[in-house]
Formats: sequence, structure tokens, C-alpha cells
Amino acid sequence: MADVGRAAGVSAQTVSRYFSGVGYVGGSTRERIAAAVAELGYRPNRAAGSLRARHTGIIGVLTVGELVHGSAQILTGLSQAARRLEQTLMIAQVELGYEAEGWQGEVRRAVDHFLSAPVDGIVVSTSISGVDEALDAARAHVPVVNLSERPRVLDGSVGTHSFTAGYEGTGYLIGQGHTAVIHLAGPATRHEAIERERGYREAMREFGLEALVVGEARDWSSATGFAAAQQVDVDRFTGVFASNDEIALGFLSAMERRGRKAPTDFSIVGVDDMPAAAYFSPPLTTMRLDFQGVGRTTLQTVYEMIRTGESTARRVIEPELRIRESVAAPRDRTR
Amino acid sequence: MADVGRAAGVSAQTVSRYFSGVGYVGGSTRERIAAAVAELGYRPNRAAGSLRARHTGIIGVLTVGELVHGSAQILTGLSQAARRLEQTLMIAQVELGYEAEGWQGEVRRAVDHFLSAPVDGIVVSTSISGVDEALDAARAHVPVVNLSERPRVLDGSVGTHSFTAGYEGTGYLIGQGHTAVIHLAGPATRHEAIERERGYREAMREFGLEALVVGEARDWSSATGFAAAQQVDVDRFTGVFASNDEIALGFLSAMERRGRKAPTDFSIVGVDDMPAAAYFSPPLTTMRLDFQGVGRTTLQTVYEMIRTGESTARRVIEPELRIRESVAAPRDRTR
DNA sequence: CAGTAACATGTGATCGGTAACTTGCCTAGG
DNA sequence: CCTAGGCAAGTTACCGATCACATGTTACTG
Repeated sequence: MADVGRAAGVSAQTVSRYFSGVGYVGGSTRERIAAAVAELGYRPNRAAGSLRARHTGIIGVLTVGELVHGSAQILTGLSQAARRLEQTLMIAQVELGYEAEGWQGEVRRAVDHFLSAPVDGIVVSTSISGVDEALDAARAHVPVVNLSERPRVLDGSVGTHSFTAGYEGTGYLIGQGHTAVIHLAGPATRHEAIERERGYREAMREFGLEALVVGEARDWSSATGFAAAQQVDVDRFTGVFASNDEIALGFLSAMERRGRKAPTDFSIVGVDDMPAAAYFSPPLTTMRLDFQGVGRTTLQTVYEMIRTGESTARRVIEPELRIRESVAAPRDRTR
Repeated sequence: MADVGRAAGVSAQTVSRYFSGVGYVGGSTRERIAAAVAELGYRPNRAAGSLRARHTGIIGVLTVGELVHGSAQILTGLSQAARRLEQTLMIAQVELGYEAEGWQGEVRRAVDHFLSAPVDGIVVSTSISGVDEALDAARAHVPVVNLSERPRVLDGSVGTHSFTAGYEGTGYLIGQGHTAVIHLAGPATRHEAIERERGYREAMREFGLEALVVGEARDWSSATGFAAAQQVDVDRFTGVFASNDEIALGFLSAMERRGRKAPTDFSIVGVDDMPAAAYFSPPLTTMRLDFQGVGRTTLQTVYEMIRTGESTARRVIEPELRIRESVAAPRDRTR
């Protein structure tokens, strides 16, 4: 900055004002600085600036496991909003191991990494049981926004409404006349899966129907749905509520091998509305979740918390039923 | 650090040595520092450190458009490798507009943002025609690795081999007896799409067959494949090579509406091997691309370039045929 | 036993900015 | 005519680390 100042015939401090926009810089001075900047190819060094200013404009994003549809879309939304607010995203990924021990340490490491950067705030994308605890250390230093279905601290959290997705998805099936509706659960470690199942159970209970959860999921993959379809008794259900589209796809695939197609032999609804879902065979009726929107409001939320120092109230994004062709009224089996 | 040093009875410089690992720190001193660090909850400030040290350990990742299967997996690979090498990823996204003008400026803005951070290196994930030029400014300051099919500067670039994907995917169809093979192209702005088409054309040419590209793609989505299927003459082909799995899915879906199923009525092969592809109806034969691997070697490459200051030779990851059930020998139409 | 190398630590300058305060000018209001 | 306040800059200290260099100790070597 001193060099630029010299070239423009002003002090470094004035150049600093020119870039930061705080304080006054005269019109002609402004032009001379701009010229000097262009000529020298100068760019301010944010690492230096943030040292004295005590904020970096960096927001840490913690992701869990590989980026699949939902988390990738969330990240897309986060980075859209970050660009608009001129914040920088620093990402750290923790591998999702099944040995409970290792990954808590991983989270702590990632948090340390962030605080050391240092970041102005942290968002935890895709939350798992137990992250909350590992995050308390960070809360003391910077705002933390939890993108979670069941955050331990409600304020300053954002989430989709997975319970509603489960409740309405199942309700739609029931509304079409299905009474034997089974559920294909997602991984039990994930809050989204737990809430969707809870929504399913609640809907079934309200209508006096018996809930039945099929299979055991280790992940959100189609393999999970495929495996569930292989062990299910095809005569014991007419409706299926799947915890996500990918699982629904696996189920569809396995049922096709067993000679059953939706919506004639059974009906099915998923959750997510991944882009491919509209082209499944049949096109899948599903509870759409606006992941990009979730990402955007999440970033907006940390940003506000950073600026104001106060937690905002919990924000929730509601799912929306997308009717396609995988659901029909059940055939009368007694005939 | 001075505080920690005081608590441990040493100078700040020794604490610095303790953290950085360069220079000598005695055993008992090391323990006292560790104790002081734990007690004070101290964490070094990397923004400060990098100011003097003149490197930040941050690598900028430029992504284009929203994170879809390929780019999301690449990012996953990048961040896995980053964690292992103790590098930090800073991501910036540029929106993929169709007004040629705007996005060149966007790239320049993002590069500026990176250089200003400042980052030690830049990787450009998912390259488009013209990014190369916008990147030259950055090359003067830090190593830039281009994740591209046709980089303008070959050294220090990484890519998948899309040409091979096109060539072998088409070749497989031909090998199964198909002579009328059409191509569902990807967006013409993307190098991957161009190379896959080139591979397709080359294979057709070698066998003396006539190439036919159907439809016009604006993106990689299923809608593209769906639209192509609607305008194609079903009697003029038996084989289909799609530029990616998603497009193949759209095509499958539209053909099913027209009463044609693979592999009985036609055969089709895609590219990518997205997780869902194995559960399409029918399970899709496709050219698998190891995107996570691409991400990992890309990050490894920038890292080496940062350390050594020299460009590495171009690295290419080869696709691999995954045979499933969407391809069969063509039915004899004359009968 | 002097000389040298490895070990262990400290001192002062410095990286590139920003905060806080100060100075000087000009205009408007009482 | 004096003063308050907005405007336009400059001065100095400081953010939290690392670098280059200096110093003292111990161990080994010939």
C-alpha cells in the first residue's frame, strides 16, 4: 500500500481507505489511486488486513462424508450466498467412519483448523448425532450455525423439515387409498432419516395403520433400497415411503426384477427430488427439498450472527410434494 | 505466543518452533509448552503466521456452475487430499451464464479474490473454453492446475480421458454388432462433451460407419436426453452413445414413453457411472470415470507445484467400461 | 585441551495492512 | 467574527506470528 500511495502521491492509510470504503477519499485522489493500482497490478493482502482488523471474512464449512446430491446442493447454495455477501468459504471434510470414536476427534480437528485460520463463523452442513457436542468449543469463539434437523441448541440453526416430508409423503399415499404402507429408512445415524421415519410413523398412527420399517440402512444409496426390496414380502404392502429418492430407485430396480412395477403393482414416494427422479421408470412422486435454498439461508444466517453477535431464531424450510407417476390407487386385492 | 511462552517460561520464538516443527525444542520444554497451550486454550493464528512466512497453506478451488455428480465428486477428492496434506481449500463458484461476456469477468473476479487471500495455488475444476485465458494473470503469481480436457498449457494439468470414453463406449456398441449408432452430445461449451463426441466420431469413422449426433444440449441434464429422444427417428438407429449417464436416463425415459425399451429395442451406453446408473431400468452400461481420483491427483499436483515451483507433466485418468444390462446385440430388423 | 558440530534458546526486525488519533481546510450557523 | 462540524488526509502504534542472526551449552574429535 505504501508503494501505491507513493505512486499516487498519498499515504498508505488513504489507499487503505480507498479499498475498505470507510472514511473519506477525495474524488481526484480516488482516481490517482485507481491509476496507481492498475499500473502496479496491486492487490491488497487479506491475510495482513485481517490481522489487525480482527475478522477475516472467512466462513468455515464442515461437511461430512462425500458430497452427494443433498450436501452438494447445499454447498452450492452456500457458495452462491457467500459470493453475494463477499464472504469466503473454507471447507473441511470429515470422513464418516463407523467407529464412533475416530470421527469425533476428526470434528474437533476440523474445528481447530477453522478457529486457527481464523474464521469468522462456522456452518456445519449435514449434521450427525454428536457433532453438536464436539462443536461447543467453537461456539465460545465464533458463531456456529448448525444445519440440522434436531440441533441441541435451537437458536441459530437452519433445517429442512424432514418430519413433514415423512408425514406428508406418507399421508399422500394414505390419501390415495393405501393402507399397507411400508417405510424404507435412511441411515439411523442421520437426523434427517430419523425425522422422516418419525413423520411416517405419525401419519400411520393417526390413521390407525400399522407401521412397518423394512431393512437396515448404512447409507442413503440405492443399494440400501435394493436390499430392502429383496427381503420384503410383496403381498404385505401396496404403498412405499422411501427416505430418499436414491433408496426409492434401488427399490424400484429390485422390484422390477421380481416382476413388479409401480404404479400398477405398488405405489412409492421418495424424498429430495433429485434431478434424475423425474426420469425414473416411472417418474417418481417425491417430497421436494430445496437444498440450495437451505444453503443460502444458512449462509445468510451465519452472516447475520457474525454482524450482530446475536443468534437468530431457528429457520426451517418446508418440503413440497411433487406429484409424478409412481403413485396410483391400490388395486383391490380381494378380487 | 508470548503469553504461552511466559506461562511455560520460554520465549515466543520457542513456542513458534514448537508448533512449526522447524528448529530444536528440548524435551522438557516441549512438555511445559504443551501444558501451557492446553491451559490457555491457545491456537496459533495462521493469518498472522502466513503474513511473515509468505505462504498460507490455502489452495483456491474454482468451480463452475452448480455442483453436479462429477464436480461434486471431484471436490470430494480434492478435499480428501487437502486434509491429508494439511492444506486448506478455499472455494469460489462462478455462475455459468450464457452471455459470453459476463462470466469471463466473473472468473477474473474470482481469481482476484484468490490472489488477494492470498492462496498458494489455484485449481480450476471443470474447465470451459476460455477460462484458460482468464487465468493467465494468476499464473504469474501462483501455480495453477487446470482440470481440463484440452488445456491451453499442457504442463501442470490433469484430466479424465473423455476422448477414450467416447471412443471405447462407441467401440463397445460396434463390437456388439451395432452399425447405426447415434450420439447424444453434452453441452458444446464443455470440453468433456467435445472430446466425447470426438471419440465417438473417431470410432465410427474407423469402422466406416456414419456418425449422427442428435439434439442440442445446453447442459448435462436428463431433460437434454429426453428432448433428443423425442425428435429422433426410432428406425434409424440401434445403438446410442450418450455423453453422460444423466442424458442417457432422460433418453431411456422418453423412449419408454414411445414404447421402446433397452436392451431389446435399442442399446445404450453412458459416461460417468453415477451411483444411480446401476439401478436404472435397465442398469446402465457406462464408461466409469473416477472423479474422486481425479480430484485427489489434482490436489497432489498443485501441491507439488507449490513445493517445487515446477510444473509437472500432464496427468490423465483413464475411463473404464462398466458392463451392465443396457446393451445387447441388435435385433435383425430385416426379418 | 582446544576446536567444532549439534543442540537449545533468545533478540530484534519485519510481513502488509488497519485502528485510533491528530491535523488542516472549508463551510455554515449563531 | 468565532466556532462547530463535515471533509480529506497523515502519523504512529499495533495485530500475531516468522525470519535471520546471535548466544550459550553440551558432546565429540583429534
